[in-house]
Amino acid sequence: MKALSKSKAATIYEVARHAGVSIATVSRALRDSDLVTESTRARVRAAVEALNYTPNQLGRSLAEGRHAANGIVFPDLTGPYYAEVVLGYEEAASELGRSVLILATHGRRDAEAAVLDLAGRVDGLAVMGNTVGDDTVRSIAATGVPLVLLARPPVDGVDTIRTRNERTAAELAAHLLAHGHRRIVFVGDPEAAPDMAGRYAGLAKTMRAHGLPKPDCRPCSYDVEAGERIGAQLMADPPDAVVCANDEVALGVHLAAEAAGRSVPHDLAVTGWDDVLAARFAGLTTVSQPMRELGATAARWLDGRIAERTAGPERATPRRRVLPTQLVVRRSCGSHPVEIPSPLGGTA
Amino acid sequence: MKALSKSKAATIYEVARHAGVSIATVSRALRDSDLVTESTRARVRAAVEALNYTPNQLGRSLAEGRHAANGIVFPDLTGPYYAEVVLGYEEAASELGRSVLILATHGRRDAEAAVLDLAGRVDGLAVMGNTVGDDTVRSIAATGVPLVLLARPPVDGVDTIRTRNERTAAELAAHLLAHGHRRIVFVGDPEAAPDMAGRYAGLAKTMRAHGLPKPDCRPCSYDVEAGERIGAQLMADPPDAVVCANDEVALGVHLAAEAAGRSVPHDLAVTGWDDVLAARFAGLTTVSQPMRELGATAARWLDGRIAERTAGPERATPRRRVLPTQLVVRRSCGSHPVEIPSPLGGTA
DNA sequence: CGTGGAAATGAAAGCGCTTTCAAAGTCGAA
DNA sequence: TTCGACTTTGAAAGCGCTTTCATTTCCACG
Repeated sequence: MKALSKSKAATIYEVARHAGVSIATVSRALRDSDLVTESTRARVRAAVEALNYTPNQLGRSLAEGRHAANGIVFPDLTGPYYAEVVLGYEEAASELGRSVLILATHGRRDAEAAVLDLAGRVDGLAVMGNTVGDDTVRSIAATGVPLVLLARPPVDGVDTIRTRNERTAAELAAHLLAHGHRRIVFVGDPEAAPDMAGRYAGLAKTMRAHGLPKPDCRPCSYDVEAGERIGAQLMADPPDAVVCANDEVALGVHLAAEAAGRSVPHDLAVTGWDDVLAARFAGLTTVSQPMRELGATAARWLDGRIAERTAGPERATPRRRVLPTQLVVRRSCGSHPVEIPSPLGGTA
Repeated sequence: MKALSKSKAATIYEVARHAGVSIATVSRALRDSDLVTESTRARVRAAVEALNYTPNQLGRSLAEGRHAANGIVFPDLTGPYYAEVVLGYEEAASELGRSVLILATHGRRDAEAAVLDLAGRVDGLAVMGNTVGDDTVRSIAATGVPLVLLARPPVDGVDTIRTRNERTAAELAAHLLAHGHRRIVFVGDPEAAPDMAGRYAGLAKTMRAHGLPKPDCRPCSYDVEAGERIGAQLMADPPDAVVCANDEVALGVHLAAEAAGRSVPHDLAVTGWDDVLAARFAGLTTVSQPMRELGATAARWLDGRIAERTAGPERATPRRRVLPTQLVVRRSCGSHPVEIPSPLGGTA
């Protein structure tokens, strides 16, 4: 191996010199342009090999006027929800020849600034949940960077993809009422996120339709520990059913109930949302969401928007989509004709 | 490459013109240099606001000679294992002022090329598990891009972080033997990954120490379905214990056992690895790993290497670290003095 | 008023690459 | 042997930004 002047990476100039050609030729040889002779290409390849050259993508991107990268912003990655979305996004973006930059805002005080910075590094950006405010979203949209909002309240002129919450929550509520449950408590914060608001709304609506009062509401963060805490409080005067904003919380409530000597579903019903793996093993009735598809759809929409943008300046009308969700009935909501063996299994 | 001044993002030139200053001044004003008057800075800020300017990070990075971004390569993101590592990595990198590029190689035939490309987009790269071969690793290392390998066999001269496998597997094996289990089967592929090899080795070693034959080994992919399949086969002639390469597989075997009318742990013991949330609810004995810390450590090491590299060309000796893991005993490995209530709970 | 020196600003040179445009080869036909 | 018509290659102009270095401006002081 040749003596490298420094531990610095080789540039196209060194490859050119080594191969005895110009940088233009190197560039063409590496990009499979048919404008170079086979023999030249071979010489360039040899030089690349010898110098262990890897093109600096910054230079390339700057020259091409595109980052060849997309970004995705999410609050967290604990629990399968966001991870699956990110995975779907990465998979689709990657197929479209784009790298993926991630940004978790969880607990960051400078989230808005970080997102703005990210916007300057990508050709398109997906923003999930309650990570940044509408102002930031609008200001990014104004810079011309294509944007897709996921599971987040829509903003004027910006594409949005969400999952169905209200209708499936209503379905869930109807199921619980059919089990004879009347005193139902919602654990989660309708104010915190539009998804949560929709879930609560669906529940409340169905109860009202049955002449029942608006269900109690216990705001709570979305992990097992928070569920256990709220659950313990509820056990002082257990309701018929506890509808939780997500599975982690529901599993926490489940634990708290058992700890208090109450049996699920005999003494009270508990339901979640997301259908995490653990829900299956805890026999938890929940709602499954097409998370992977959510991410993949975002990546594809962005790709389309980016193409449109380079084609012309006309601003198309914003797209909206609501992906279907599905109720997954297991033991935790009450006894069913065919009981599912403990502690495993479930029905899809 | 048509220059439509319309939907194109604003550049530093337009801001400069709008503010009536040079681009150098704009740059300084935005970077909080103390070389600009307050009044000038205000004028620049106003122009930025008016034009909704966001600096193009490509230009900036190219000029600064750094990407201000790190990459991480992993096979997949299903299950909490990789997700947690990525999260820890992102968190630490983000604190150090670096963005994070992700690349999932799962199922990609052009993984090596994609990783090489990624290497040209970052200042440092973490590579997890069996994503790319040693050749690719060496060739990236040769370009001078700092590299850290995670849960992967070491390569000459490259930093590596792993989690303890063999010793904890031996501990687990001893525990199973203490329960009286003698016929033990390992579900997983020691050939597939060094982590798996370590787990099998620890198990085999302990069994040998007790005068028992080398355990049977059932190669298998690492999801619930694969576990169910292998589990169903095993139920024809159930062993005393099934040691699984990870929790998903163990949960699958668990399901298969129940489906075949066998009870865990009464008829057979089952153990996993990773301590996923579902393991807690299935009462699965498993091993917990510091995944978050694995990722965070990688990010910090890379930051250090990047700093060293810009400081001087001297090549430091590669670092190695093995992070501790912990046996988590629950019901699934056999009856314990204090039985844990079903179907929840566990001991940490 | 004039001056030296500090403070603020501008001009311009890159950073590593792609791509246009022009120049230099190459080859077959006249 | 000479001439076009191609085919290959090279020179150079950016892409958007940072930063050095030179220049201008502004004051305090003589």
